[in-house]
Amino acid sequence: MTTDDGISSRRTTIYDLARIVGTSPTAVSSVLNGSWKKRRISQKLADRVLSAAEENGYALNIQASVLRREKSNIVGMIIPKYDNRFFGAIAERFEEAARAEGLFPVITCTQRDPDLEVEAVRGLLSYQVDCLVACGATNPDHIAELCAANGVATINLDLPGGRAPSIISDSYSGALDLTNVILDACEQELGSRAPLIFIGGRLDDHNTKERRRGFLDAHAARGIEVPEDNVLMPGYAPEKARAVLEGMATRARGIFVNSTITLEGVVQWMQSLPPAEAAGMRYGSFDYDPFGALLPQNVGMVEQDVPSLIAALVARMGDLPNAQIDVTKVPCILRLPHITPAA
Amino acid sequence: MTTDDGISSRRTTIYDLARIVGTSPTAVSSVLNGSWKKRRISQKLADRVLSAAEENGYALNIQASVLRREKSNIVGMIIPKYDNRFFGAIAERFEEAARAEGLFPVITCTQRDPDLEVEAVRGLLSYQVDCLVACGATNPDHIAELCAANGVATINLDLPGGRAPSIISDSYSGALDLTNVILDACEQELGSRAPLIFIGGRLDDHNTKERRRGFLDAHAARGIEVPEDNVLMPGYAPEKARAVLEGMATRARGIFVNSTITLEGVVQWMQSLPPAEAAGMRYGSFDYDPFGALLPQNVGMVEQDVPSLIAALVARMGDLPNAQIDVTKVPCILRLPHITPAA
DNA sequence: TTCCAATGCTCAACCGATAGAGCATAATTG
DNA sequence: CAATTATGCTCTATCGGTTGAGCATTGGAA
Repeated sequence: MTTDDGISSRRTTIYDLARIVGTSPTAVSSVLNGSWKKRRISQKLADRVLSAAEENGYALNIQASVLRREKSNIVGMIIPKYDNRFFGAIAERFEEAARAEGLFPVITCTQRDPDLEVEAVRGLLSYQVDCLVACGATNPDHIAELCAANGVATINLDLPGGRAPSIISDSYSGALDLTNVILDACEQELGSRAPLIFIGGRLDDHNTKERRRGFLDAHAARGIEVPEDNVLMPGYAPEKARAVLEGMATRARGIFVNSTITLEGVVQWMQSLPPAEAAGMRYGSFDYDPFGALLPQNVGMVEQDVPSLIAALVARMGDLPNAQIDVTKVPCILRLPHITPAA
Repeated sequence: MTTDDGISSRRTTIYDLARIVGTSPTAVSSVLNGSWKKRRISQKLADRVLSAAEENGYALNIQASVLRREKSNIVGMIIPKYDNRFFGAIAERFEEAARAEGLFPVITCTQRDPDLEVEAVRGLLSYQVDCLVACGATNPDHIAELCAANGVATINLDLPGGRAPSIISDSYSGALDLTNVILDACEQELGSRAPLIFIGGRLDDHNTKERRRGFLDAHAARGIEVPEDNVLMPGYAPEKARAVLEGMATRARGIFVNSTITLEGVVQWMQSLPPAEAAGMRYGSFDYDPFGALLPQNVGMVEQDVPSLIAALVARMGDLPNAQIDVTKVPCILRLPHITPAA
């Protein structure tokens, strides 16, 4: 809608269209939102309204619409980062799946900052979200309480909580498999049965705890004892990983890397070693990265199955809010290196 | 707000708080939105309202708030992907910057699909966004028109348009620098003055066009002629890049890779070569990837300066909608490989 | 012819927050 | 002590769309 002098005026509303077509706002509204048959509006009037809407570039005012309705059809998600293959994929797939369900997704990135998380949740509640997905949240239960206070159901993704259904990767099984792959490679290619090194993450992180458990159980099943200081959890930062590895007196032949972020530090460290020494090492990582997969010492990567996680999430969103509080574990995908033709 | 039987009822509103505190909805509203001093509400009442809000987990209803106000303070962004270092970083920084300005960011991912882009723009217009950022849009001008029809200002990011101010990386200069780095490395380390291969992207893509121009100009400045079939633009997909390289009869010593996605294909191809042959190659890539940076043939990567792009964007958002339609070019960052101690 | 149902539309209230106007009461000034 | 100003709050209309109720008009059945 543009005034004569070319300066754009207010947006077109159903009242404008009603005046143009010569009918009531109610009729216009019902035509535009699809309830016109139920309301016994004639096809003729509907056509006139639709073409007037088209001509005037009408766009619904969601604020007004949602304000009046009881359901908003808006689903919220908080996510720690976008700048990361895993979470980036989660965000993309979630948007896609939500749209396919006729819902409107709104995602907010929280930088793993607990205060920002709470602020973001409040923000999403302001949008009258019908349901909120707490992905990788530092304190899922606090978020669940906040939402419950507003009558909004939540689902936890990636990290579990005790006050809402959770959908997470099966870190334990993934770690067990990955550890076995690395142990096999060390034994077959290097002739070593030494315990592996586990590096990355924090013990207060549920997923790290589970992966550590899988790591230790795989060793135990082979009767290999893991010295306590083979498990290094200095956080995820590459520099920390590198520093820890450089400070180690005994060097293992095989390394279990707990994330691709940590892997950067591991690879930097390996590249600083004499090539002969580096050649005698193997690693696997919990998280997939296409370049990390191409490095010669890589023997396998565990990739979280994002499409399945989202599928499970959407299935769960269907029967909220009277859902059970339980944990759904989605298997990971083990990606072995491409066999490249030897020179 | 919870009823006696534990089933959550409607969300808490200012009317609930007004009843609880024993005051008017107006007073509650003004306390919560910060206009209470202007409205001469006492500190005492303000405190009581705030603690009641806290206790009852009050969350503003943005729909109602925005409906009434003239400005929404919501800023929208459409972005092709999250699952990508560059766009992921853009999304993260944009959210951060918007929040710092007291604005509420809403980002939607469009998968580079023109129809989804339009749908997403309509969705954001429904939210009454004050301004919309079209990042990497396939058709920025169409989006600008759609928004203009609703009186919403737009800014283009990453890819320029003709109907709104644009903020983009200086692809030409970045490509010029990168080409020089690769040419230098080939000359100094391999003794080769052969023209490089340019791989990745599409010629209808503005950035690819600019990078190709920088690539060619750097050669021209050294008097090196580039055969036409040294410039390969089969899109970005790794498989395509690999296939094109495998099909090449003449092999160059140096490669200009037009994105990290393409780089995957290039690296796969290099790893399929006999090691001696691979050792005689050098590449640089337009886009940064930490693992790509660690590969031995890498001589440099150009990283787009996301913080500066966002800073320019925010600065521009300040004086909308009466802004000039022009193009701001932000310099890229050239990242040379870490010098690792030789064995 | 009379009654009833179907058809096609309009009216008015409402969702929750906000802004302008207004109205007491208290404090200050002449 | 009256007049003015400051203080502290409330009332009411409003944003745009939705919903239940309601009201003519027409067509067909009894």
